[in-house]
Amino acid sequence: MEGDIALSQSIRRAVDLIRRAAEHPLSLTEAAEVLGVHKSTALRILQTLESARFVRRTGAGTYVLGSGIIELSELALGSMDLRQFAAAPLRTLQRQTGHTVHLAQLTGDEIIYIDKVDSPAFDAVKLPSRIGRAVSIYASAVGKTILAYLPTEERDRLLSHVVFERFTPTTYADRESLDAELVRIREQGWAVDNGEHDTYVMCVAAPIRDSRGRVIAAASMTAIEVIASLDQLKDSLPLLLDTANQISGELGHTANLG
Amino acid sequence: MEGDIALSQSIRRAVDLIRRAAEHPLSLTEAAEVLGVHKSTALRILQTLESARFVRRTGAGTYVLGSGIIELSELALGSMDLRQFAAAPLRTLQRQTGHTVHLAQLTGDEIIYIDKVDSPAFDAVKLPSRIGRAVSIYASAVGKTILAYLPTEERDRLLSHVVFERFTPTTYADRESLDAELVRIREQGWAVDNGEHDTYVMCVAAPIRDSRGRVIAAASMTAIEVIASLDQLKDSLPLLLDTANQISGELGHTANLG
DNA sequence: GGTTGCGTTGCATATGATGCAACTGGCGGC
DNA sequence: GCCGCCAGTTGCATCATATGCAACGCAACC
Repeated sequence: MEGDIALSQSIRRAVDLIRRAAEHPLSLTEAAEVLGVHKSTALRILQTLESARFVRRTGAGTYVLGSGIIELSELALGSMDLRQFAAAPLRTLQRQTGHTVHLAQLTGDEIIYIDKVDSPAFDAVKLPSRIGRAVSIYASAVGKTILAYLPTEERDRLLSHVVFERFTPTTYADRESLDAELVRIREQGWAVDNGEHDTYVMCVAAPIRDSRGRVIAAASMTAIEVIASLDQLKDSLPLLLDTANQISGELGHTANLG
Repeated sequence: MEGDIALSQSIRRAVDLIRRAAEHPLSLTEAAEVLGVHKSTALRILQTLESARFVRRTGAGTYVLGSGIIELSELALGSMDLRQFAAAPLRTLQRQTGHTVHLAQLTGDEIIYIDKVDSPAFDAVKLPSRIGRAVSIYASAVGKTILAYLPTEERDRLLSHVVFERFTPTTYADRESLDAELVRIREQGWAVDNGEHDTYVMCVAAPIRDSRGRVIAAASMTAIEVIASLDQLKDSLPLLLDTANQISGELGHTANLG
């Protein structure tokens, strides 16, 4: 109907149902309506997915996400050394500062969260971030941090795909102002997100380096404006930088700080 | 070829490729060989999966698991209250005891790990358990714990599916001996896995109750025989029981210990 | 006891997934 | 530099496969 029409119909339908089932339990009738197909068609798709444990049938007859998906995900995440090494330091940082802490990594052409430590307290405002989700490459502290330290040609390649969008008044929404910001980041060694994607969300981020000294990830602290202002975040900046350096160290980076 | 043949072919092929891609990077040719189909067929499947971010194309042209899967998984895990409440106590327990700690839950007809805290140290022997993976219902400490406290008809329903298999000499491989073991577990309030699935893997597990007092999950400590004997595990038992009770408390269970 | 709504099964059909063959492009050997 | 090889990609004709239909089972509700 729209878009590239070389893709497999039934697989797309299956993906669609998986996504829906992940959100809330899905009845067969609902599944059929969502896809705009006959119930028998939806049934066959769901049965196939069930046999793969991608969805699971509840006692009530509805379908929800199955453990097969979770298992695959852990297989992928578990194989990331970075995540292993970073887990403990990030949790310490969270406890010391009280801020929500994120770990993000360049994976292919996108920057995705690979770990997140929430404030244990009842946050009235839960951050919408989620492990596995891609984050804006130019309108986030972790994105800009990774971008800042990327080799030029790699950065150009990534940004050539990007269509800039001005999410908020502070967004760096064109290549020139973004490049200037990246220079600043390299000079000071850390990045700020001053509500550049969501007005109320402030972050600071610091680079994490592998054994060859290349920046492969970034750690960040986040605050909702009403809870902690950007200045408060900056108060905790030394701890963040320490944490990032510590993780780099675990990865084999021999720090030569200047 | 075998089994029920009402399932969608292309979706099963897609699932197969996702699984392979999760294990190691998959070239197009390899994908086609694995499925026994033409390369163009494999290409279309992979492109469809790529558009859903279930797989991702690397610079080298191979396909690996994509962030879409991870995102879905976190969505499912994140919605589990139990996991949230249990995270901190389990990590404390790990630090106090040094043992690998697991959290398992009855989900549909299977018991799956929903959290795991590894020993931070270099375990020469990594446990094969993984979040999302199903664990034996009758040959594991967490499985037997949950089974022991299930309402009779529910337990019968679950065990009616089961074909008992004697993994090791200590396995409770028939309904009678298992039932006797479950009685013991109820009497003492915790369970042991004395190498019943893998000769070298020892566990102790304790039940976790929800606000209505129903056992919905179990926490366990694991040891490889060479590192910590079962007796050593039992030394830490009071801490495990405390932890499980604490989690139950967070879930709203008002403990009446006897 | 009829009626409604949901899930399931068998079957005929045509749609959409498939394999083929031709094309591209990069790499290495000669 | 040329050639051949191998991996990936594209267009198209074919038919296997996913699909919709209609009939059925079943429970809940009036």
